[in-house]
Amino acid sequence: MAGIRAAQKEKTRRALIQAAMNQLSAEHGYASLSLREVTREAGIAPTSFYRHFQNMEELGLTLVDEGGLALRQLLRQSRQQIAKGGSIVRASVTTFMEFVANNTAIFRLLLQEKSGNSKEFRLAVQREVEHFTAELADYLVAEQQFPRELAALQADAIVRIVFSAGADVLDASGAERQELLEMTIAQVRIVARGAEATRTLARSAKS
Amino acid sequence: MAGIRAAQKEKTRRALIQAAMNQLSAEHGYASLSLREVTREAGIAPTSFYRHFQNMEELGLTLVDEGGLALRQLLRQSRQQIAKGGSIVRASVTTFMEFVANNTAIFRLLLQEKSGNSKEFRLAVQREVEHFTAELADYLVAEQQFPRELAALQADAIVRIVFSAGADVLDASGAERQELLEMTIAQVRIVARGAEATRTLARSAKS
DNA sequence: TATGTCAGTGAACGCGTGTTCACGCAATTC
DNA sequence: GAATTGCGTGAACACGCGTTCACTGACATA
Repeated sequence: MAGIRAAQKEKTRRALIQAAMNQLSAEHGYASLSLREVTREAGIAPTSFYRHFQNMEELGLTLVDEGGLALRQLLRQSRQQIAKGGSIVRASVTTFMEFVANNTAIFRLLLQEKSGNSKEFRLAVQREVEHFTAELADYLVAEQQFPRELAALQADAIVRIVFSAGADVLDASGAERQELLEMTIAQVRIVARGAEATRTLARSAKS
Repeated sequence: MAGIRAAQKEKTRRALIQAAMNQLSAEHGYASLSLREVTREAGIAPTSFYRHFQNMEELGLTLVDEGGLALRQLLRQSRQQIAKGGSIVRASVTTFMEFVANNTAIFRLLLQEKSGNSKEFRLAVQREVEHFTAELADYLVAEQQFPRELAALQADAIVRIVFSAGADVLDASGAERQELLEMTIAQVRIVARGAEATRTLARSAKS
């Protein structure tokens, strides 16, 4: 009843997930990841894989879930730090870019599967991104009193810009990353100003 | 000397390219495209492939080039729309979205290889996108008298938003596409307003 | 007309793959 | 202590793959 068996199973499961992560790189994506490779890296027999996942697809979806979770936790954390003052935009974008730089494999996975060849994967990633966008929109409504619709539009635009820039970060050198960061911050501010102008515009049209 | 031989070769080459295009779909991307599949679809022996391309990679880069070509045609088409007058933003974004809807395979290829596992591919796609951005920035400088730097920032943001929305179009139904189109138009206008506000801001800061 | 070139071919190769199966053996249950 | 459960295993399978090779036959050249 000690559950030593269940613990062993979980350990092996983690080993499989970690092995898959380790194999992901710029040259070798999830698509070209084989069951045998993963089990080899994890140090177990190929057949044992099926004790933990039905498919490579199931493993992949687990990876996507883990990636999305990590990203969201990080950003929530960064938003809390903002409450203390300082530039919201700068802090958030910087945090995001750091995440990308430090979790290359995960972000690359999300990015690739966003436009990958499995519908289920695409939906899973899209869900994560939408989750992301919704949190930002909520923030804009609550803290900056934007009307719901405009907040959604603005949040969607910002997320699109930031994720796209994040993708470019993957291939960029240190200096290029810095430049990309500054550009992205400037662009998010442009969007914010545009949303502000749009709000003012809508107000004066109403009266 | 009639070159009937060269003509035949070119014809087969085109058949290979076309065969590869045909095999590309939402479920079956370039990465999971095999030499044998392509030659089967093209109706030639697997070994004949090597008379035309050294690698699958070489074929792939050819496909990307074709995609880039199509994209540039799109730009020209877009410019013609603008010349007719009317809303520049609406016309341009609509044209782009129509392109995506009508050239699903090509756009999906560009999208996937933008974050794919071959550096050469990524660079090739990036070059095409940069061309796109530069073209838009030039327009903003010439027609709307934006300073170079702000125009570049704005163009980059717009391209990121539009390409990202284009990616979502691939999986969207007709109604969703319409909604996505309107959202994107609104977002591009927000960016334009934000850039305008930024320009004004910079001016008043100078004086 | 004789000679050379070269796109297309079919057989054959070795390789890595996903998946099946029956089995061993330790943890668990009764 | 006996019976059961279930994770991990190694052998075996059929399959599709990229690539090689020597060869054919229509076109090109001179």
